[in-house]
Amino acid sequence: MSPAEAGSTVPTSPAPPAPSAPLTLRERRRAAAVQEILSAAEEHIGREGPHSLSLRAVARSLGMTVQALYHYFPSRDDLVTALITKAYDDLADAVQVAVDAVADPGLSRMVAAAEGYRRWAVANPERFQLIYGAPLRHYAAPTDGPTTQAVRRMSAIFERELFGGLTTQQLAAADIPPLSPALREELERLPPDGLGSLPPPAVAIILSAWGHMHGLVSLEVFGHTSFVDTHQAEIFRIAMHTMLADIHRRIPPADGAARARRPRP
Amino acid sequence: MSPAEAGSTVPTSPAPPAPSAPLTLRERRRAAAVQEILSAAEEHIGREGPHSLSLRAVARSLGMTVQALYHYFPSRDDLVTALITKAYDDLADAVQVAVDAVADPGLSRMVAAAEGYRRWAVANPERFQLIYGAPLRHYAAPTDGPTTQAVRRMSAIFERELFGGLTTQQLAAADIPPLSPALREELERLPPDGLGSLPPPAVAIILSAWGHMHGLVSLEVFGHTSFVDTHQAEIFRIAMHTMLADIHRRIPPADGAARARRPRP
DNA sequence: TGTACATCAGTGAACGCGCGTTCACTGATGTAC
DNA sequence: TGTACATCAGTGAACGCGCGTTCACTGATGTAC
Repeated sequence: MSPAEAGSTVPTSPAPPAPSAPLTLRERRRAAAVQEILSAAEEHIGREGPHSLSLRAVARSLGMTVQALYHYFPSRDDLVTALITKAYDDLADAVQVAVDAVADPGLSRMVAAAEGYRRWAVANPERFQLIYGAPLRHYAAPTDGPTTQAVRRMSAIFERELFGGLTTQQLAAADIPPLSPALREELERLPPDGLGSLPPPAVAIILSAWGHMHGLVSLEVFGHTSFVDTHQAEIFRIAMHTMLADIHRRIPPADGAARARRPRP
Repeated sequence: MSPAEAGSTVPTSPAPPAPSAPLTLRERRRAAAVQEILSAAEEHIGREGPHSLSLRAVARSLGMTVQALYHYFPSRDDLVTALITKAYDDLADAVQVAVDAVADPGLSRMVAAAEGYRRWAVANPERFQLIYGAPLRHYAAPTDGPTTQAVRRMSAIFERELFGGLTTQQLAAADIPPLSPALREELERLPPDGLGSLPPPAVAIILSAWGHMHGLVSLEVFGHTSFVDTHQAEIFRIAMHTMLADIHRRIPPADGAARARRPRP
């Protein structure tokens, strides 16, 4: 778990008077209670799957009555939103940690990021389902919620590790089928903190890579590749290495003589 | 819908006396009722999502009482199983139809298959979620169910379109990172009607390709790529074309002078 | 062709369950003076 | 330091709802003789 996690996802109803002031005893207890509720909910999801989540079950496992939960979350939907937000955050944390853990410069940080993604998903299959599976019954996700932020955080990591060291010119000249003018235009209109700072071909490539990584993990987590059993990590690693090499082969060397940072085995 | 569909997924409790004998009036009515129930259930899933499926809701939309459904399905689980089986079948049908529709030999049948997969998923997002999303609450999937069959049918299509015309030697020599002995052994032990007839590197490649295709479709169906909005079909097509070319580039030409069937633009 | 009987589709009534949410309350914790 | 008051965490009781499943039944359809 991330050190920054406590409090970051806490939906305290009225914001504390001074944001940076030290928390009072009551506030600390409240925050602890919120964490306890989230943990119990995650545990329940881990046992019964995301679609069995209910306030009553969470309350039961905490040894309290349901009504008490309403002091912390105005409704079930708000609890679900907090859980989804936290799952996105934890996943992004896991990816970041995996990237940071690469000491050997001969190893690919991009593959490490993908493996971090997979490892979190496999370790937390039900929470992965919570964010990437079918939406929960009756749950209406808040539009433009805080989840967007975690998603962007993660896509920024992948953008950096996949394209770091390459110039815009190189990326724009990537050897992929031509994009239609309408698509180019749409991709250029993306927000800069999304993928908008990349030239359109690079956006297409990163979406494709994201799909590739995500698809392999999804199939595994949802049990569709159980026939390869214990070797899914190896298949995943090979696929990601191959993907990375194929992507970099399609990106031309930088102008001039010197090549930019190239894919590593 | 496939012509072979009527009856193929019908879970009539006692099998009709002679399998190929013409159906009696009663049997035809029964089969029609089963189809009506499945349709109503699919419609309900389409409106409310797979996780809201309930016998009572289906009965309500048919204008009958719940209890009547128990004449056709012994329990909710059996209805769900029939729906999942039918979804797999319909998806496999859609892929097959898409492949068969390719008249121009200059077009890639593999890309057409992938586009058929995507198109069905986008047209039936909730049914796609039913088979590839989180399992339904309290639903215990039958082990070794008839779904396995449809999955194999589909993987056979992809196997044919991806590797058709290539020799075992070529596939075995595919240029991908070396597989561990344990993995090779496991892949060689797969059943022949699964992917067992392929050399291990080819199995790794097809799993990777499946993940790639499936991941892009999943992300779209579950709403995670809504920011590229209306152009997902184009991004998908480009990704699949690129994937196909990259795969074929890694497979060496056949022994002797003549090259086997090569990727088509 | 007629009749007795079996099969089947469907209903009415009821079961026990878990759910989210609301209301009025109690007692403990913290704050202002 | 003491006291009056506000805030807060939690409970008891209850609401209306939808769910899967069972039971005993009725009337229609089909079959055997």
